[in-house]
Parts: sequence; structure tokens; C-alpha cells
Amino acid sequence: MINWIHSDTYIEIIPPVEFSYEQCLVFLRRSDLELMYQIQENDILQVVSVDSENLLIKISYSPHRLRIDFLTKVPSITQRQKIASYIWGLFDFNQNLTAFYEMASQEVMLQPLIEKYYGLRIIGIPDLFEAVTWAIMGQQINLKFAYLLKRRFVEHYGERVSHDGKDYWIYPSFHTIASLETSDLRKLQFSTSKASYIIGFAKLMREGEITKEELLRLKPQQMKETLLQVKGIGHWTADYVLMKCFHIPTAFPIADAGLHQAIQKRLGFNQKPTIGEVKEISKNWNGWQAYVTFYLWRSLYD
DNA sequence: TGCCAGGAATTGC
DNA sequence: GCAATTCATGGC
Repeated sequence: MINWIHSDTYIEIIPPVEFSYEQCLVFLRRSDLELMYQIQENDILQVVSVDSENLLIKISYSPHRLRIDFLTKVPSITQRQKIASYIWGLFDFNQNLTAFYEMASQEVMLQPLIEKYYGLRIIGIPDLFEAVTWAIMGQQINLKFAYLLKRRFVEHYGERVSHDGKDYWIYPSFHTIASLETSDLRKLQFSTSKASYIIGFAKLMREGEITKEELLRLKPQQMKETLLQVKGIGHWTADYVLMKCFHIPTAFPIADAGLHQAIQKRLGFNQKPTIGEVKEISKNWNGWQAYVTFYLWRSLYD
């Protein structure tokens, strides 16, 4: 399934045809406050944790292949395999976008987007704890402030790897966060509810009551229902996690403020569409709601 | 200053 | 199941 080649010191991954590294970079550059990776020139640098080891990798692109270099330590073959698989998932390479483009080319609102952003893929958040807690941070606040919260969260409770005078971060572990009090996160300007949702979810993961592996066994509908049981996870968050962590193409955060803003802009509405209108507008998106949403989000930062 | 932001829980029917 | 209400906190 994963199309890759490895030598002793690097990996090469052959992406599917419908892929634009450049478009993915545009997405990755969307916030100056992001600290989970760094973009230098056209390379992506980030730390990945594999078999309890933190490895700094550099992702670069030359036509028809992604290259992964290991900057701190050359990993074992098993680790290299895991990294290849991680990258494969990060760019959602398992998805064949042909049917999405076919559908979208029939939709007046979407046709220009798939032309402009051709090859853009949903960039995932493979780590479940990160996906869920990042979504919670983003609930009902503007994105700038959400990034600020994440930054403080990571800088306080994450792990730092320094290399060549620059810092790279590993997202806080649920073990660390599970032992916090809400007052700790309040100091970072988390609201009381966000703080307790995040710590509560960390405890669920620490106790093994929720794992990515177990969720992966479920069908999307059951997966969503399981997530909805968690305090702090509503429909929006569950769909966001299905989309970003589990690559479910039908996941659809239908009440999303950014989605509504993008639709309003594209259709020239005077106000944001109602949920009923979004349902009507999206009636032909079956199977690709997550991709449509992602492309519409993308359209907001042109 | 008031409205808004990549909402969720609670309550009432 | 669906709507209205309350909560929470900074950005612009």
C-alpha cells in the first residue's frame, strides 16, 4: 500500500498522482504561531516519536517523490518503516481523489477551488490526543487565540528538541496532562471548561479507556458515537477528529464557522448560511464532505 | 464596544 | 431528536 524506497540514511516516498506538495505547503504555512513543525525554504522539519525515541526529520520534495532525511539519528529499519507509514498517512496518500474531483467539477461553487488547489490533500493529525485536544482548544474562539493557547500548552508541557540553534517540539503526552489541575491550564488562559475537558480526556487515555487502535476497529458512525460520549466532544469536534486523525472522507463538521464563512464568501451571501442551507448546498457532496470542507477552509486564506 | 470565533453542556419539550 | 439558553475568553 505504501509506495516507498529506503536507503541507509533516508527514505523516499512516491506519492499518488493527484498530489501537490506546493499546495500542502500553503496549508502548512497558514499560521505564524504554529510550532509543531518548522518550514525552512520548502522543507518541513519536525520531530516524530517512534518507539519512544524522538527523531528530527526533514521532508523535502523533488518531482514525484518525497524525501525524508534524518537529522539527529539514523533510525532502525522498523522505525524507518513506521516513519514512512506516518508520512503516508500525514498527507492522506491512501485517498484516491479522482472521484472527488469528478464530483466537484460538477459543482459551480467547488469547480474553481479544485482547479486552484489541485493536489491539496487533507493534512492529518495522526496523534489522537493532539487531534482531540487541539480541536477542543479551537472551540468557539478565534483561530489566532487558539494557536496562542496551543503554543503555551506545548511550550509548558511538551518536550523540546534543539538542533542547529532551533527548537522543535513534541506535543504534550496525555500522561503529563492527566496529572494537571484545571488551575494549571487556567494560568495559560484556557477557560475552565476547556481545561477540564482536556484534562478529562487525558485521563481517559491514561486509563486506556480510549485508544486510537480501538477506535480504528469501528465503523465511522460508531467511532463518532464513541467520541461523542466524551465530555467536551460534540458533533463538531468528533467530525473534526474523524477528518484529521482517521481520514474519514465523509466526516462533515457541518456547523463549522469557517465552513459557513467560506460558503458565504463563495456564494456572495449577505449573511452566513443556516445549517438547513448548508445541507441543501452539500447534497451532492456524498462521500467527500471532508475534502470539500478542507478545500473551503483553504479558500479562506488566499 | 459589541459582535464574533474552526462549540459544548444543560434544560425543556 | 431539536431549539433555546448559558457559559467562556480574547480578537478586532
